[in-house]
Amino acid sequence: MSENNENREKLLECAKKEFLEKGFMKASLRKIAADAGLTTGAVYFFFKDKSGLFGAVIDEPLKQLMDTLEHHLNEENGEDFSAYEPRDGDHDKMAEQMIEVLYSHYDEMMILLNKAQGSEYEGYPDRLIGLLDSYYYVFAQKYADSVPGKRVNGYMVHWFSHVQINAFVHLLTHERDKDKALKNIKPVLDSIVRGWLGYVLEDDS
Amino acid sequence: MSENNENREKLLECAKKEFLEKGFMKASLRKIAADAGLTTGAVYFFFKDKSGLFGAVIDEPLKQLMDTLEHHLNEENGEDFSAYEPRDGDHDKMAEQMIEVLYSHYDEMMILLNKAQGSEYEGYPDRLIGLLDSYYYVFAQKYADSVPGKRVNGYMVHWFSHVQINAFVHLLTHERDKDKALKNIKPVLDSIVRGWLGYVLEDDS
Amino acid sequence: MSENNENREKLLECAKKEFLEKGFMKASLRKIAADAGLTTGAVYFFFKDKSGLFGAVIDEPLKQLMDTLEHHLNEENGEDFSAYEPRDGDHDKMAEQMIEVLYSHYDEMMILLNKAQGSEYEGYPDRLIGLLDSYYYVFAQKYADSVPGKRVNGYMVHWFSHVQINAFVHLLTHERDKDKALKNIKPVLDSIVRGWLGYVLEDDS
Amino acid sequence: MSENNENREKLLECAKKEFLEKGFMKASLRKIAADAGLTTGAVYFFFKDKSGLFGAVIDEPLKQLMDTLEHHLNEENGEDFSAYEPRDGDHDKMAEQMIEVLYSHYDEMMILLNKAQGSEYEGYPDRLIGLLDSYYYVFAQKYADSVPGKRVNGYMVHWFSHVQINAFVHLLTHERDKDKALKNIKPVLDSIVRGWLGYVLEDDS
DNA sequence: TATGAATGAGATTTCATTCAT
DNA sequence: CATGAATGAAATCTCATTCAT
Repeated sequence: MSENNENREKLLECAKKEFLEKGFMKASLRKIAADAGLTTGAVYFFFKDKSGLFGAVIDEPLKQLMDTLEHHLNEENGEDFSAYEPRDGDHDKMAEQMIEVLYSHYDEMMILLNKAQGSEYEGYPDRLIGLLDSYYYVFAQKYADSVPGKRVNGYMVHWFSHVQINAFVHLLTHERDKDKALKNIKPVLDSIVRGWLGYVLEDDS
Repeated sequence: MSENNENREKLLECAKKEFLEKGFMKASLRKIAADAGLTTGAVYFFFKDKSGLFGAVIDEPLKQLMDTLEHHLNEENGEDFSAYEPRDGDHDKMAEQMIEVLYSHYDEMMILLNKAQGSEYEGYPDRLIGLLDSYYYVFAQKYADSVPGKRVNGYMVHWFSHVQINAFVHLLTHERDKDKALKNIKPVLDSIVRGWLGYVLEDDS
Repeated sequence: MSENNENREKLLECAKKEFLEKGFMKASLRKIAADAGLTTGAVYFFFKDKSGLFGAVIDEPLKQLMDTLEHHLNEENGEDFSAYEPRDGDHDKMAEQMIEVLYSHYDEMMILLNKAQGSEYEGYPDRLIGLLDSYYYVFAQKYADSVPGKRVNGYMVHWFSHVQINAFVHLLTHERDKDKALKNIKPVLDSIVRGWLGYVLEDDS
Repeated sequence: MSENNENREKLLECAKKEFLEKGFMKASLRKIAADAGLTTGAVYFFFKDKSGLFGAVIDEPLKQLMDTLEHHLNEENGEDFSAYEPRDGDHDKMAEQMIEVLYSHYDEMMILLNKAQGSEYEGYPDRLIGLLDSYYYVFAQKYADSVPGKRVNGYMVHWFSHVQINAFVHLLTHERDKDKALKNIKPVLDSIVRGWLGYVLEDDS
């Protein structure tokens, strides 16, 4: 039971390639099975269906991604905002961790974030954005409380969550090299942080 | 004679709904034709094939979008950069025009930008980004020339192009109301402009 | 009524090209009409249907072919066989006439003889062969009567009819030039005549 | 396990009937599958596509035909021409072998030679003719060398190749009984051999 | 564990043909 | 005389899925 069957791995491997290449919808189970030297029936022994196979491919990496994200969010949440003074480089550690998890499962992350159309994971970045949203909204509220005459601009909170997630998706899509990725992401995150401070509040009219 | 349009329009209308709902790939010609009270054959009288139908749905709006974008880009390009002093609200007119064209063909734009997977228009936002890219890179070069010890950070140029296009796609996706859209987009663009100035250059090492 | 409409001719001309190129079955009425600058409906004004159009294309040439063939057959039939002494060149006049009619409507003849599959004229060469058959069988009978201990070999009569028709079909297919065709056909016919004399009878056992 | 063949055979059998009756082009996969008590999908399990099915029907017989033909040609090629003295009956063994292979797969041969229009085997007889052509041309050259003042008439070589192949196609088409076929083919081949000697050369002017 | 066979529903596309205007 | 519109039937093919063995 706990013995990961060799063929299961083979299937997973070939599925990864196929999903990456064609996307969930256009991926062919037949081809995946054939590439693995098996038949479609075998796929249905190991996985419930096409969706199940897709899920299995991205499962582990997905969990790691969520863990990293949530861990980061919880930590940030614990910060004493009144003491917060934004500086470039603030998010270095978070960036490193994200890139670590993203690039150590590059293919799977590409699949999850860019090739899931038609699957139940379609629009997964939006779910991540939603997650950030809820955290950042609370954060923004505290911020607003400390600045008289201002209130939270909900759309901007959402937008910054969007941009932040997108920063990583964009990076993943455009820079395959992990080290270069790390170098590229820094100014991006810095610019987001600065923008956040300046534009997440609006006049309380 | 001139009323032959009736069924063609019906087809176009039903296609719009179907593409919007299911995306290009999963959209069914059968269903489109049936919804219009016609047979699939009729589709092939009016349009070359599925792609042709898709193209016909988005053709006009697409042209308007490109015109607006290019017009805006050319104008910006003519600016004397040395005299440029960024201020919030700088892009108000451009924003208004973009939102005008985007929201006066809301469904079509959603289809073009979010539902084209599998069609020849797949990844259209990326093409727009590429367009901005080339303009902004030149712009950034001029900027770099005026600031000693700095050079253009290519990745950031691309990133800001990406964010700018995304600002509108995001807006379209999350805010159906045109007036609210206009209100929402402004701080977004402002934040982008500020970010641009601050982060598009890097140390010339 | 007797005014051959211009468009009818255009249709006929384009149909000829299309049939020649694709054969009856794969020929597209739409393309024919479009090539003629008309619509499919027009085809149905001038002709009953696809078959009717095909028939109209080959009608005249077909009649000429049949006339020539029958005329030749009747003449040959009238010969006093007892006085017959085969010599090379015997069929020169007939060959000339056949090639005349075949090559003065080259395209139509190609269509009739090689591109009619799927139409009511499919296997037209076989009908011509049948025609020759019936004439030659009578001829062979008379011949057999003049040679004691011999009788007609029906299969060989049929075979020689087949070869004779085939000689022209083959020629048409392999030699576009009329003069060269005439030169080529002569030894072919000579060899057939010789073969006829020698092999059309079998021992009367 | 080895009995999977059952339905495959049924499919092949029904395909044979359909191809024979309608020809490749007009044959319906739907009908073939239905006749076999299966769905069209089943066809695509066993065969790549319509062409693949057609190929499978004629594959074996085709190979046998080619083997026989090539074997015969190679043997003939080895003959010492200077010692050659044509006699009726010379080709008896070859005729027997050809008829054997032709009639032991009668339907398949009919399909290959008469019903392949639209498939990749369209015009197969012409390919056989081409094969003979190349052999006989060499043969004719040697012959010409031994007769002063004569040269090869290329058209006649081609014509006799054509007639020879046609002799068998014609036979197949007109005589279903194998024994009668054998009887019929002999004088045909004899007449061809005689014709060959007499007409394959022309005056060297 | 995995195969091989088969289903069934669906997809897009093509075409001759019809007919009101 | 000809069009433009539309039909309807058929065509080939693809695929995820199932299931007995």
